[in-house]
Amino acid sequence: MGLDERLEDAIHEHGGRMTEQRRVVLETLASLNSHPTAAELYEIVREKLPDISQGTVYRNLKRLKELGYVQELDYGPGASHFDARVEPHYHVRCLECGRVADLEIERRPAPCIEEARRAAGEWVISGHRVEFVGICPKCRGTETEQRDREGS
Amino acid sequence: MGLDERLEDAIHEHGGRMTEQRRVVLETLASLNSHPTAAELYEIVREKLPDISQGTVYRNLKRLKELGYVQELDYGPGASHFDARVEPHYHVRCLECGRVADLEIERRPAPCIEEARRAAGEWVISGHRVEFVGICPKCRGTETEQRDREGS
DNA sequence: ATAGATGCAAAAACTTTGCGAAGCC
DNA sequence: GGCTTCGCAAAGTTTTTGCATCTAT
Repeated sequence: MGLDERLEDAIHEHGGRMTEQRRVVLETLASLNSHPTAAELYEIVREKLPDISQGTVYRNLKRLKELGYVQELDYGPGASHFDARVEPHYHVRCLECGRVADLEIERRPAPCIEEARRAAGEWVISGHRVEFVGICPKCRGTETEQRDREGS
Repeated sequence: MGLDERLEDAIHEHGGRMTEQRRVVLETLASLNSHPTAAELYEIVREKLPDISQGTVYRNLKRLKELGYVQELDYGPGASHFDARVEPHYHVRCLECGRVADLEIERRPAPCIEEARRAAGEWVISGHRVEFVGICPKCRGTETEQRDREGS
């Protein structure tokens, strides 16, 4: 009933194999409440698997995403962030440092999706995404310090 | 009263200068209803200014964005897309090829932004973004052809 | 046994930047 | 004339990939 068994089945169904690396990548991502970039996740995973390569982390994130076990949050400049919570939920992104966090509020149904479908013509609209943006506590602190230093 | 004059004023106010390259980058972007990546825009701009460099296109897009004349749409994997329509409006993004298009529907007020602020704790929430996702007509065609070829 | 995954490293894709020359104000 | 921007090219980031080896099934 654990995540591993469901994942293992899903992997096998698509002709894939369950490797230590794949399991640890997903387990590690799932254990975080932050939403790291691939490079950040690589560093964390290396604590458990020192010899894993960046390529493997990228390949597994891609595979897990295709299987629906991970979502990619590629809003904002710089690297994509990854999230093992795949049921729709809202995020906040820091405009300053790019950090992404969950927002614990109930998700609303898609606004005006029927109107969007009508306006989209021949496009097939499958969903929508909402992202809040702002400044995270850490960067707000830094900004304040900067203002203080500059004396304005 | 044209875009150029307002832009020129805005540029000057910030100690900048109005160059041919800067004007053409913005004019070209504004003349498209597509939302090209920097590289795509570079190719189009080169028809008018064959000697312009990629660096100049990137630098100007960055500057014009800071001045609020361009918005950056960096949803999705791969390169950022740019849009000279800066008043808020909805986009659709193709999950297949990454193409971005406008959606001509009226924008709703921010959903539950007060709730988001409460849930965000110490974050300062300044806004939100909504993006519809789906499959564009071109990729839908390709998918159909593929399905036909595979006979499934 | 064998197809799929890995580690390594090189390449590709995307963006920024240093520098000397050129151009806007 | 002075300070910004330019073109060029190199470097920085982020992601993908080729290949020989290894491993889960």
